[in-house]
Amino acid sequence: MEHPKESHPGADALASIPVRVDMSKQAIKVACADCSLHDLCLPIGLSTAEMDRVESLVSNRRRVKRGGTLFRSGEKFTNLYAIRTGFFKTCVTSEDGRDQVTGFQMAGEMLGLDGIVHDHHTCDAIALEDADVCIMPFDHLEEISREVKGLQHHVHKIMSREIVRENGVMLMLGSMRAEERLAAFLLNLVQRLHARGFSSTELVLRMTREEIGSYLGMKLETVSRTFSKFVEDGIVAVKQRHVQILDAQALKEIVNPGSCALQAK
Amino acid sequence: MEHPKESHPGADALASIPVRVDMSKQAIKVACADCSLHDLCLPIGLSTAEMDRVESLVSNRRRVKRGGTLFRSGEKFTNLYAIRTGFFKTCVTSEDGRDQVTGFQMAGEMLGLDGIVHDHHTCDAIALEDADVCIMPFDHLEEISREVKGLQHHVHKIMSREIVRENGVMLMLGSMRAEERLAAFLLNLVQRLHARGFSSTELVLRMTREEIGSYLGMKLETVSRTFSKFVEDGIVAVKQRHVQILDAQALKEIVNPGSCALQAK
DNA sequence: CGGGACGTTGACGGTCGTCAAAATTAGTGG
DNA sequence: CCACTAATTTTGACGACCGTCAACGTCCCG
Repeated sequence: MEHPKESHPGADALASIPVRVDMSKQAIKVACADCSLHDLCLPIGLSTAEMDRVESLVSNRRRVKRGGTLFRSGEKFTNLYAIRTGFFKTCVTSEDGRDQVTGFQMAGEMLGLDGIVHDHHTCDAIALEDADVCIMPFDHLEEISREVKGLQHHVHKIMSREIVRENGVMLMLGSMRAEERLAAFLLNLVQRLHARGFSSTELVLRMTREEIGSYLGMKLETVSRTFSKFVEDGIVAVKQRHVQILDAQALKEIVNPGSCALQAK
Repeated sequence: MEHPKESHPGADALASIPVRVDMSKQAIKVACADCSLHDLCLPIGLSTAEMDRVESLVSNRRRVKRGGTLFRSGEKFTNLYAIRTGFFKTCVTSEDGRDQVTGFQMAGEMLGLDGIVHDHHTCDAIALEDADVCIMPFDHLEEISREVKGLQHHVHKIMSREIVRENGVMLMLGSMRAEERLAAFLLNLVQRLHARGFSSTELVLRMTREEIGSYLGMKLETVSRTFSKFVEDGIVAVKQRHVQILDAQALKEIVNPGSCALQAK
């Protein structure tokens, strides 16, 4: 009730999603100022001069096909990436081969922050659908951050947001049961999609049951069973990866038992 | 084998842990240059001029008694804190009152990064033993980061390190069983303590079984039982909160079954 | 010395993982 | 465009792991 507005629904990112396309080559010069994800992505209130500096940062883009990797654990870190279009997952792998999906990222969100500490990436970023990202050389980003105060703070916020998001995931993994996790997952996804202009009641899952399960710390069979239970209860309709939320309030009640009595009717 | 040296054993932090003590008042002027945690905490290779700028950052300190809070969720964010001495836990609380310990922090580590995104803290930081922290006003830190390149990068690394640490915790919560989690927890703790000059085979737990359980996503009874099992197996000796590791190799085998065959004899 | 917090241990049950088989869909090459 | 194979999803049966409830033991501090 007193805390910052959106609890921990992993909000958005920097991302400079340019829209002006130069057909001449693969590496495309683009303009952040015209980008449709401008609001999600850039600090507000920059002067034109500052804006020019920031644009010099996003010099080109890269396409990643579905199933392709943007970067892999162990690779040298040089760039951050802002997602223009498409959908990614990030996974870490333990020494003995255990795999864990650590997040799903969509347009306007940032990838690569893990690589800064050791100059090498510590996770894989894999496209779950054809994607297009803005490449931001990190040394260049640091340089411009030193000049443009607004950008510096923006970068700090993005990293802090990721830390807070992961805190939320830890809470989920550490203290919720299967139904609660899946309900929280669906609400979070649909909320982020809604912020990007999509429906707040329908969504298409870009990932498999197994990937959902890995993220939520449960097996794919349990994910499937939990979906079936939600369908039985009339909370959602599921056809393949297409999910329709029929009773969002019920989902919220599942996540936060007893805490949504007299609000948001 | 190919990845960065230390997998994800949550390494250390910025922290300017000054050592020269001025007895005249509670808010104490201190010198990072003389601090014993200097190496853990500051970027290396700063000029004397830069060092002076950085020192202006850590203008004073604060003591927190055992059980006291450094900050609470919902409070306004203004400072980062570097731990000089003492031991903290951070916890997040969900709307319906669920509680999750998100980390344990010791000397040389940083607290408060969660507050940057929304200008308000999103977790509680509670001292598990009497503690002493350096206060670093964040706006001041940003200002000096713009001047001192080495400090800027250092701050970015600290935030990235926290992201990578949390990735490791997610892997643990999402894919490990009780024994594996506790083994990983003990190895991580002892490794961080060792980096601070303590024994690599003995440690004193600063937290209760319940707090360990919250962090590891299990109940306090399970923590206790798992300790007992390790004792039966001769892997550790436990007397109260004093833990002695008798067979570190066995602990590693528990965490990473099958992956430590021919190394580190 | 006594009360309260913390820790240990036991018995039991529920949640979810495991194994297996079948159904449905997606992807590939002819 | 269709056939065929691989991948994904669903559902069932069973059991292990761990949570729950409860009682008892231990330590610390006033």
